[in-house]
Amino acid sequence: MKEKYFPQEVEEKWQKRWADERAFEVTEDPSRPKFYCLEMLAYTSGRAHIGHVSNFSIGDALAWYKRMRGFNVLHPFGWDAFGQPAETAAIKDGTDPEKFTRDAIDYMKWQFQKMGLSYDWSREVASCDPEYYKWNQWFFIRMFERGMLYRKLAPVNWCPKENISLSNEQASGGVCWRCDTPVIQKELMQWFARITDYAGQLLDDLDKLEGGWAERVITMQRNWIGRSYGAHVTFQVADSDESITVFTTRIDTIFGANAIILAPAHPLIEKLVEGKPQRDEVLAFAEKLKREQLSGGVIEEMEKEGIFTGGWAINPFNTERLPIWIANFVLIQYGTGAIMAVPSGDQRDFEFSRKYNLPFRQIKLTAEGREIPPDQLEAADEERTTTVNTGEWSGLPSEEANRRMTAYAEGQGFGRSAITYKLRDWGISRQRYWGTPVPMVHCDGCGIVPVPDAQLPVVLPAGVNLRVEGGSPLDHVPQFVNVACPQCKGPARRDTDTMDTFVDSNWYYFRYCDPHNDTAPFASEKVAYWLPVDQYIGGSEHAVLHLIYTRYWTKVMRDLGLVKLDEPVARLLTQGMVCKETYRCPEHEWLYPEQVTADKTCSICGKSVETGRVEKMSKSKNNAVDPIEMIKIHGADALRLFVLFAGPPEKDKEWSDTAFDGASRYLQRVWRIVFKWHREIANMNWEQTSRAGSVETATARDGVLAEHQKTMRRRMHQIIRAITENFEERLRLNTCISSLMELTNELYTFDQAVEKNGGPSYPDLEIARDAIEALIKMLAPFTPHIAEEMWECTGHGTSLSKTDWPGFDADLAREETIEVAVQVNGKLRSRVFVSANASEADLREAALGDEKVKAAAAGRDVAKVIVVPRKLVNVVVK
RNA sequence: GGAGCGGUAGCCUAAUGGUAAGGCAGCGGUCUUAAAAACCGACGUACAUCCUCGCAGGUGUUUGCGGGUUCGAGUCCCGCCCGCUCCGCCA
Repeated sequence: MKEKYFPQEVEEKWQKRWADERAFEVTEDPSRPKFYCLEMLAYTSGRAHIGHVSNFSIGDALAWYKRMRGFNVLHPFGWDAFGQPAETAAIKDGTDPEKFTRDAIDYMKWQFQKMGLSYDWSREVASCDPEYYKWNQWFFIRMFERGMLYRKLAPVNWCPKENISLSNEQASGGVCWRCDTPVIQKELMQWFARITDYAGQLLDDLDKLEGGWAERVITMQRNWIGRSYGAHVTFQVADSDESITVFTTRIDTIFGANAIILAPAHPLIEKLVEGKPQRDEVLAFAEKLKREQLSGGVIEEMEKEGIFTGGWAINPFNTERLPIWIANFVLIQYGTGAIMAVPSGDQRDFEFSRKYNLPFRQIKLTAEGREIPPDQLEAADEERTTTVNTGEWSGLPSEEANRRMTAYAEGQGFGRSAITYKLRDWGISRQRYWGTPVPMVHCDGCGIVPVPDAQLPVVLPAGVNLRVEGGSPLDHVPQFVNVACPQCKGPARRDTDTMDTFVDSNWYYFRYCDPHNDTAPFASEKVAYWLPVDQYIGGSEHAVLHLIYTRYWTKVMRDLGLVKLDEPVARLLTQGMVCKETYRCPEHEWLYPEQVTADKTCSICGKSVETGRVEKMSKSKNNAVDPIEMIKIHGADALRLFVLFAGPPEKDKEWSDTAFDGASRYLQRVWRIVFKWHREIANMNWEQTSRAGSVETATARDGVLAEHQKTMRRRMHQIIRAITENFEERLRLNTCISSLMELTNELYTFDQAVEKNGGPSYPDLEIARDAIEALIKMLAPFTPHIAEEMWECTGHGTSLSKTDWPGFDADLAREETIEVAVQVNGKLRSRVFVSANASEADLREAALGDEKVKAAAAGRDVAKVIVVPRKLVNVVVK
């Protein structure tokens, strides 16, 4: 063992050995409990960033721990390899996307391997491999056969920069989720997955995830799926056979309706205005609103606009005539594309009615039970209170009125209760090159025909020119497009769309269970062994995208008979981001730290620099930290230790150079104390001495241990217990590391005592051995390289990965004498030392006899004494 | 507008209703020709107050602010203030 720790050479040694020994490869083993530890697959952007380090360090710590606890741990890794960067590079510099991606995988894999992660690399999967995406196509065809997929001409979100379509979810906020370009709308024929058929299940099954998933993520998904209970109500159009059905969650407010409002794209508009004098004006206005909606301006700031169609509808509850309007704030995609306007009960209707002077009527009381005259209303009151002026349903609580009025509408045949969801069907086709080809053929005679299974995969052609205008690059590849129809053998065209990359990430962790299967996506029995994922770890940005799609896909696979699961992920951890301070110069934008002078001015122009903002690391803001550069400085172990120690896994962390140095110094400190003892420990006779955690050690039987020996042993058991409980319960890895530091400090204190006594006695040796063993073992999940090296240097022949987690003994962890706080009237006045098994009466006596307590009580009567065993005594005086 | 998370000493982070813990930085010492590293030690803050001015020491208050429940509150309840994240013309 060297006197000083050199991380680079030790890390290289163990990374090579783990690889040579295939130390982390696993197979199904029904005799052992399994644990599936999964981190989200890496997107092949080209470079690892510190977020990867954080993500993988959490997962690796857990995988190590579970392995040492005897679990058969599946810890695989793979690549989300289809995507935009490859295609962007191709369009910009003519790089081959395939080569770009393979290079990115090679480079990133090298980076990740430098981190010494305990992956089973034999199960590595890349979504751009035909052997993988073949099964995307297979799933696609199975779903098509069962009517789970369909095509429709739909206004799709279109990113004008990347020339790709985006799902509604990906276009949230009106900008492309990856490049932030404002999204425009465009009509295209698209493939859709009927995820809405599963909306109810996706929502209801969230209940099963309570406890294992963060409440925040569950809430986000609930809101995203957005179920609302309401009713469809049909209004007859006056002097016509036509009718308009609206969706409302507030049928109890129908007596307050002052208009029916249609979405600009509503199909009935043309018939309504036919033959009326305002026909042309209305149609032109509707067109304008429709265009504005499609172009997707900033909706929140949009002024409400509408026009009267000249048509009237009959309120079925009171036969009142309501004008039919068209307005820009009603969306064709949601509900029925038509609403009833209730200005006193809905703020949007309120603003609209004020603008166009539509009449108001009060239909419910305020929360305080008052009735405000409509002309005095300053805003809509959306509370559910008590109805008023609503015919025979007046004076009822809103909820009850809702139920009764829905029942009445059903009875009369003009309404029925209805559930709508905010969730919409998932557009899964893209007009792009670098993705899984849609395995469909368009034949003039036979229609849309799936490619026969035997012909899968439909391989993405190589050498395609991506700098084409409009449509998909594949449209311009005749040898790909022109194909014989599988049914009639006549000339036909392949579908040239590719699949959304979220299809790839839906089921990759099922594939890990059986990655080389070439007859099925996976063997069901292997999946039955490994799934569900016991712990999934990834960024919170996927809380509603990937994590809804993959839950959906699991249910689809279940309904296809492939798996027996409802939910694929038992526990989910959404990790925080790693942030760092940014420096912004008014002239030169984002500066690197070395461009900022000591007095916080720009070294280029001398202007004052805005500092102090801690933001998510990003290349564009020049505040990113390159993991490889950090590994060169202090090694992978120190880097991993830093990101885990910086805060709880789910919280954002701030990068700090000094704390990174601190992590390295801590490891050096551990190394020094182990170095000091390693020869003695290695020379001990391992056959005759027992191991840490065993009650029956020689020292345990020895009742005459010195104080420093007892303390060391006790602290060791306490700390093992604390760390073990932390792993089992909450995964607060930062506090585990804190505990390891305490154990290290305790070893130094112990060592000093030993020095003072003139060197180690036999019990000293055994106690030091146990404590050092426990420390090394418990370091393994956090800093595996240095732990393995120290383990070897202390005389062990086998890898730590084959070694058990240290046990603890509750009896040995117990303090012999404990400090008990003594309060007088709740204020801390004194502390007394008593035996750990002192009775309540003993504690009471000790407290009342304490001089400081007597002084504080100052002769007043003792009214009550509260004794909390082992903790404190509170003397209540009057 | 809706939902969620958070505010603990210079900084970061712990604390089943029961002694506010640990780390970092900074400070003093040992070692050294010196520095670094290492090791050892003390260490939250401000105000008020006692004591002989100060120093040191003692005491009280102090977990964003204000109330409440309790023998006892960082923790539970109510009301504010501040920060962050996600969502939203969703009828």
